[in-house]
Amino acid sequence: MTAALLLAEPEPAIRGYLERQLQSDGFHVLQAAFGGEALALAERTRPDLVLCSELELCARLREGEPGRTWNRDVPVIVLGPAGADAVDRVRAFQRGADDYLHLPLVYDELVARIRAVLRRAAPPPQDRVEVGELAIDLPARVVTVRGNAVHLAGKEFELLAALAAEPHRVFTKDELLRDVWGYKSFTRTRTLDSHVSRLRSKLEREPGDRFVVNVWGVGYKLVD
Amino acid sequence: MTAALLLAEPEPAIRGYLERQLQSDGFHVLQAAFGGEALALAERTRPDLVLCSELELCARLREGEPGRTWNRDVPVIVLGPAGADAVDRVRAFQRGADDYLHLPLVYDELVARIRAVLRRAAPPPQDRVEVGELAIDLPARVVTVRGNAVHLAGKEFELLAALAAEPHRVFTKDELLRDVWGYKSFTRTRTLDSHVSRLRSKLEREPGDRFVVNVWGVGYKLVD
DNA sequence: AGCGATCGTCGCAGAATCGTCGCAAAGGAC
DNA sequence: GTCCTTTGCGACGATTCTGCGACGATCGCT
Repeated sequence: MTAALLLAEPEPAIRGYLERQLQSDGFHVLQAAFGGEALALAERTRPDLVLCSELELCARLREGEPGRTWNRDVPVIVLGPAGADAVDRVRAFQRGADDYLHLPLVYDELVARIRAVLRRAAPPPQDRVEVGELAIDLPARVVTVRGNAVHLAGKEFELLAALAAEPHRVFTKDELLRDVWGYKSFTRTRTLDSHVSRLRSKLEREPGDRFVVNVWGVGYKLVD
Repeated sequence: MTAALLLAEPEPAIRGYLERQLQSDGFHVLQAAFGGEALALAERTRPDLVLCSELELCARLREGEPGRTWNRDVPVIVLGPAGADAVDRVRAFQRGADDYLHLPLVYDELVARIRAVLRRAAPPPQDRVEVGELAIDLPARVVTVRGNAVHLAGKEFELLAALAAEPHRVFTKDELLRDVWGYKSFTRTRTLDSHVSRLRSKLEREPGDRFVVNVWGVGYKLVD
């Protein structure tokens, strides 16, 4: 499960450098040049962590708007300007930053901080997930509905597992395409829909069953 | 297999901090403010490990009372006060502590020690594994199906033993090639498949038997 | 109601993977 | 050296998966 980072940094040189480095360390990296773009991207793609140099953005992520609980809790690491002092640091934490670094960056330290923040934010890994009548055994890759084992193909299982990571939460299509398929660009594709259809036809044998629910214009969620 | 820790620490600030941190690292954490409470909780919940700052508690856990053999062997890590010296350390081990740290804590070190103690206390590796009709005697390298001994070649046995380390869990092909063959690169090879085929033909004499199951695009697992 | 965007489902063809067979090289026992 | 077992791997056919286009249904908005 490679983590997805949103890199909101106005300076192209720094942004480009960090993107290359972080990608080679196995992260998914999305770039945004300014705060507004970053907010929109965060909403669509739901990164696991945001790296930003504007305190403003950090605060706006924390605020949350009516009807949008998303992103409220996304971990944020703030990259302060060179020569930043203790006051900036405190200010960043007051705005809800999870960690603070200032330029010049020691890259290895940045990665260490990213990993630490991700670890802190990650839910403890589960071997088994149950959602209503549905039970998923991750290590064995076995899915049962009302006790009956259901055979799922690879991608179907991964899709279900991704949704089951947080039942009831809506996952955007972009997010699922990233987590399950590793897609980086959001080309319009019907692949996800096809797989949802197949997944449903295998899980929802009885009429009235509906485990995988579509949220119009957004994505899918797992319910009971 | 998340370990359950009992955290017996009178100081609320330290207790709260440790609880949050340890929980985010995937441990089950139970709190107790003082020794008596801790003893009662330990008796009820049988944690996998006790963290405490009172030597007294450590000793009482070790004593055991008539009719209560529990907790006698539970691993204990003692957190000594700031400025503790070698004498405190020795005293702690005399009272039966498995490890000793003193404040100020380096959190990562604490986690490392917890993991080390848990590992040390873990049940010794199994000599014998049974999965359904299949029995594997590791030291003797003997495999029986429904009581009939089956002769397996070296690699076949090692492959079976690797799968039997965690029955039902799916092992990826890369994982098996690494564990059994020591391969480091993921070159595409049919070696593993060949051996699975041979292993099956020896284990699964009766039609309908299926001990080694393929998971498409992932790897193999052992089932009953 | 009308319109554009999105979604559910079907079917297919190419790609990827798997089970098995057979061979040749390597290794051991005698 | 000879015989036998083990082992890695290529080849073949069979199976399974998967991405995507097509078509109609549905949704949200005006």
